[in-house]
Amino acid sequence: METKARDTRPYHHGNLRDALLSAARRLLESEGHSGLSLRKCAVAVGVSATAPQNHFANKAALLTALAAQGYAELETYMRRNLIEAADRDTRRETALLGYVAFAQDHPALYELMFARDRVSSDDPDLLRHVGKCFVILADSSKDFGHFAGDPAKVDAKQQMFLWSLVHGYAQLLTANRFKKDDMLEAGILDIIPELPTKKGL
Amino acid sequence: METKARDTRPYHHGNLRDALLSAARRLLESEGHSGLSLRKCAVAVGVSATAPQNHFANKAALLTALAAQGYAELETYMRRNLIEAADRDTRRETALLGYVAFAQDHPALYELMFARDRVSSDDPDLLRHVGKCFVILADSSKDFGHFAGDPAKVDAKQQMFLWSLVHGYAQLLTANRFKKDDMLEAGILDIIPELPTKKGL
DNA sequence: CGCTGCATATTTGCAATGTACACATCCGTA
DNA sequence: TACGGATGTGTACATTGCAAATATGCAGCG
Repeated sequence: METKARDTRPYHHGNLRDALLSAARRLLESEGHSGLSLRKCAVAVGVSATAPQNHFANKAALLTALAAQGYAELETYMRRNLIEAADRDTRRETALLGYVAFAQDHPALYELMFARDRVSSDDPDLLRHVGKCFVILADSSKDFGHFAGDPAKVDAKQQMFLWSLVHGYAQLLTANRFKKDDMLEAGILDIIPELPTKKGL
Repeated sequence: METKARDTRPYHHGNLRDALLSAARRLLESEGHSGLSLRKCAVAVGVSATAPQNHFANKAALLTALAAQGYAELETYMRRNLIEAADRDTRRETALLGYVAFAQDHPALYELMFARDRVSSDDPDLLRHVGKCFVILADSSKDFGHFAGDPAKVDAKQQMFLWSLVHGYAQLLTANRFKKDDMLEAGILDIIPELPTKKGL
């Protein structure tokens, strides 16, 4: 029942990098961040303890790859149920619900994706995946909320507003910081106040 | 220049628990989370490697105490410049600015305060300090934003809205996820849209 | 076909770390 | 003064990340 090895368990695994990532992902979700070690991944895959070194320079590199994979999956969640032709309000709601669903389904991975100390946040591959998620949020935030100040900077403010709100909600939710009963019922869409669309309040 | 030991460096430190917390805090801020170990704390304070065990059951207990201290400090930041008699809008702005300033001044500690895997989030002392911060946010969020649905649940929604927004902003800011130039100029107050105060939009 | 080079794995080794355990020291108190 | 609990020390051990030397097998080339 080897993943996709030849047939007699050859000396060379064949696709060790991906296998290690999968094992790491399973360990992260089952035992949490503290239960994830390179050696456990190696054992899970059936290779020696130091074999991962050939595919990841260090543990941070593996975690970074894991985080990048997380952003890719986050994008999938946001695009799930998404109908491109729908009006922007509907697309935004779809994306936000997907965003929160991802954080709830994969809390440990979501935390890793924003952990400054564990991932090298300037990794090109990571940034590419982050960018693809941001594109969706940028579309979702267009024309969402009226902001004072320089009109040229409204887009940035709308993006920051929406991303901050949904990220904060997702993390406080998964970190179990919403204690009151009323809070446990309120979804991301419920905590967005009514916003004026035109300048006049 | 011993902190407040007797005078001849006695066998018993005198206030080892607090000294360890201080050392841990310094290590966290100077070397980040990965550079913080119980043994380094012990060495920094000048006791044996296993002395901390008498004051903290395990590393998680020390980190939890550190996080609780963080929330206490966050409260201080939010109350800084606060004038109780001022109108609520002013108090809210003061609290939000303090909140973000804390996250910027102590990014590693702030991250720890929301790390599910490293702190035991049901610790009574921790929850007490979290609660004191929440009181300020609850006051700040009162009458802030109009929400559809059950009027009895508006308070909870306002609290969740404000906390999610400021927490998300603080973490995305310190995680360096705001890349565009326009974003680096926008403070927490700038990304809050204009909100209608009365039901009619 | 045989040789060689390179990517990939293994083995060995080491220092740092968290933690368990036995023992030492000090202080308050009966 | 004797004792017991709180607080420190020393030792020991398993786990972990990582470095370095070595082994293996495949692919290309003579």
